[in-house]
Amino acid sequence: MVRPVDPILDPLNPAQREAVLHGDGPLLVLAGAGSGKTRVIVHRIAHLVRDLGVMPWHVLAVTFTNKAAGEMRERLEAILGALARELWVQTFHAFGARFLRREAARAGLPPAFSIYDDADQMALMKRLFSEMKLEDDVLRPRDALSRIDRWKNHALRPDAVQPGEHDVEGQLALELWRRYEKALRRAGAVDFGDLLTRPLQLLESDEELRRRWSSRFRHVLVDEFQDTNPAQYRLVKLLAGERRNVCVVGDDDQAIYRWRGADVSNILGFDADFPGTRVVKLEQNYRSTGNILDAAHAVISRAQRRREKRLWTERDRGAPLALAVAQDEHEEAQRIAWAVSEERRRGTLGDEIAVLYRVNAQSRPIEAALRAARIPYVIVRGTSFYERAEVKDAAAYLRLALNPGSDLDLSRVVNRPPRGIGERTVERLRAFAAERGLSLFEALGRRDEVPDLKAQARKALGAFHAVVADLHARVGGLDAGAAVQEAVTRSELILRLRAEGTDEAVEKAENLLELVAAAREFDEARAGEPPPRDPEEARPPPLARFLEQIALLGEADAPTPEGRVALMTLHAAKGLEFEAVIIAGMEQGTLPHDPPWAQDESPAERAARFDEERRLCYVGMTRAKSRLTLSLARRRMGFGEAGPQFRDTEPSRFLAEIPVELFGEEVARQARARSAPAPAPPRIRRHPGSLPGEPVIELDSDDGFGPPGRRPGRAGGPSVDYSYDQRPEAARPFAGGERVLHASLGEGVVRGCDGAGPDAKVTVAFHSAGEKRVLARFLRRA
DNA sequence: ATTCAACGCTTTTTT
DNA sequence: AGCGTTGAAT
Repeated sequence: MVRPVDPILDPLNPAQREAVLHGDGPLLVLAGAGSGKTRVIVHRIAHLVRDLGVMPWHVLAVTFTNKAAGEMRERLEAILGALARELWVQTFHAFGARFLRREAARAGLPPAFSIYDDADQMALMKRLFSEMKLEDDVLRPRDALSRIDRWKNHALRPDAVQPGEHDVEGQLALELWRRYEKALRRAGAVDFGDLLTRPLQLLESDEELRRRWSSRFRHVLVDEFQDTNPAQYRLVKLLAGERRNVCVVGDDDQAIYRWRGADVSNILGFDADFPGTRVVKLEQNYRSTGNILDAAHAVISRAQRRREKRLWTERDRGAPLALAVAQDEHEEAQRIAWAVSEERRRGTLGDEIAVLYRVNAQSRPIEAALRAARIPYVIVRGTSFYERAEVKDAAAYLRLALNPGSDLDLSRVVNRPPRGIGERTVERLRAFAAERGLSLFEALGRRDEVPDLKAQARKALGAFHAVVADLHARVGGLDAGAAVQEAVTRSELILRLRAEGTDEAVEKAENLLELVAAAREFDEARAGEPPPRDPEEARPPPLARFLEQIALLGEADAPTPEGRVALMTLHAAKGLEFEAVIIAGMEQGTLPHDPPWAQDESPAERAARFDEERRLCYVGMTRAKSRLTLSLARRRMGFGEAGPQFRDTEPSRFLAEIPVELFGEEVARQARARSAPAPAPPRIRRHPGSLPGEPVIELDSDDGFGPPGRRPGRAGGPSVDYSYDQRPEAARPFAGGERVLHASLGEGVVRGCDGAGPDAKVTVAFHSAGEKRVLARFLRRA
């Protein structure tokens, strides 16, 4: 009998199928790493639309990242075709922006409101500091912003915040928040947090609105649910409404954004908050070998608060994990470079290899070593095209054109390009504006009334005013491409950069042209869209939507250039997978990260943070499909009281938790030979915060960040001897004629060798550097 | 007004 | 070690 192939249901395993076929009512999918999480969401949506007749515009799927949203949309389009375009698939923030554009009037916002990114926020906060003549003795602008951010994550408003009587910092932050909000309102702008909190507040306070929006979505699906903050959670709850058709997918073991306001309780307590929730666990892993999964499980299973689950795979055990121990970060970098070239030698493509680290600063020596070994790499980083100064200048002109009241944008570009308007002049203008309660733009219009201005300054201000007023008058009706073109021309940004003539300036000018091209592309994409069916919807100018896209969309979509090894932080690696993964800095203090400024946290706070470091390690390990290398340096440059200094390191606790056998026979044999006392089995104890029925493993009672064994009576210790040198080179001496690789000197041929082991002196004829004597430990067979 | 140099200061993760 | 900010010089 031939059964027809169903592309939606056939490729699913039983658990996935259960999640996809689940009908109405709340659904919690606990999706372990590599278990087909996205597949479940995509196929569930496809099933709803194709088989259950749900209209695509009645489905809302929110993700955390643009990349995830894009991938989801793509896969849906492959299954559903044109129907997929009617679905609401986007990030939380993009949804918030879309909501606010539609409800701009109710939100008290101009239809073309701007979105301030964190650089804008910082600039605004610094402005407020200087206006209030604040030193940063009580609070730095950064601290104020992080408090405001925290408040917004919890969907609070200034009136709801009550700092203690003696909480000077809190009081000041609150006062700054009030002024900050006022400044935003005046500029016709919202910040990142507002994109969540303002829709939420509107929905909570306006019943009609709530009814309209919650009835609009028959099904709400949330990806990476463990990363939601309280505001997002409430928003989801409201949008799901009484229908409660909410499907959340996530993995509490991969919750790594607590510091950004994400609350694991959202996923841990979801079924308690939504009675009748069906819980589906996806535990079959399609990514990694057995060894990698076992190692990862050894690390994650010791987390304090988690929902029990264990990944399994049909793949075989695979290669043992590799361990690389270096003297310092430079040697570590060299070894990583070797490991990478070894990988490439066995045929692994560059872009199937990733080097992961906890903090960006770790990338520096690794980059140097890769460069020396001529291994092409990319740093997958946050700094995007849109963060470049010249692009931000152009964006500021554009936002100013839409909202001339944005003092922040005006201050940014008033003298860019230089047109003879100095700090003093701006200060006078500002004072005048403050006195009359005007925006800077309005003050500009009445520049003749501003006292103490030199004629030259007045003239320059007049010219600038004309530029902005002109852009303001014309830009609203233009397409985004034409508007951007107009702005970079009229402001003379491009002209002046070209006139400068330096390579740097020319590149900047080219970037601006690229911005124009991006805007044109945006217009073209928009031309293909159907007009909104909502006649009452406010129609913001295309430019506003283009700027919104700039603000919301980093360069996250930029695919890793082909063939290049990816270097990135552990955070950035979430959601990705690679054939081979190397995690650098497996040391106490680095992973788990324990920065000096976190020393005076409460024990509870430290415990929560340690757990998150553990999950971060787990996320990193589970990125690997076939080979996982863990690397550490026994000495590392750190920052002390008096600048940089060397510090001895302890191997990471997480490393010690991985069973030695997983590192292969050789390491296990050595460990046994050393006859280290067997580690004490972890004590099983119920943690006060754990949910009923969940066994919780408690480690020894120190907080996990310090060196192991510092408490009396702690048995065991690291079960792997970290002095063990895994490189086979250590054993076999180099012979004449062998081709070798040196991290900084490149390739060469061995001429002679004195002694054996890592300290042997080897004479090498390098292709580029000539004949040199180097220590064997710095060489690798090519 | 603009530019350049020295100083001091901070170091995490980012939709 | 690098960065941004501040201060002085042109």
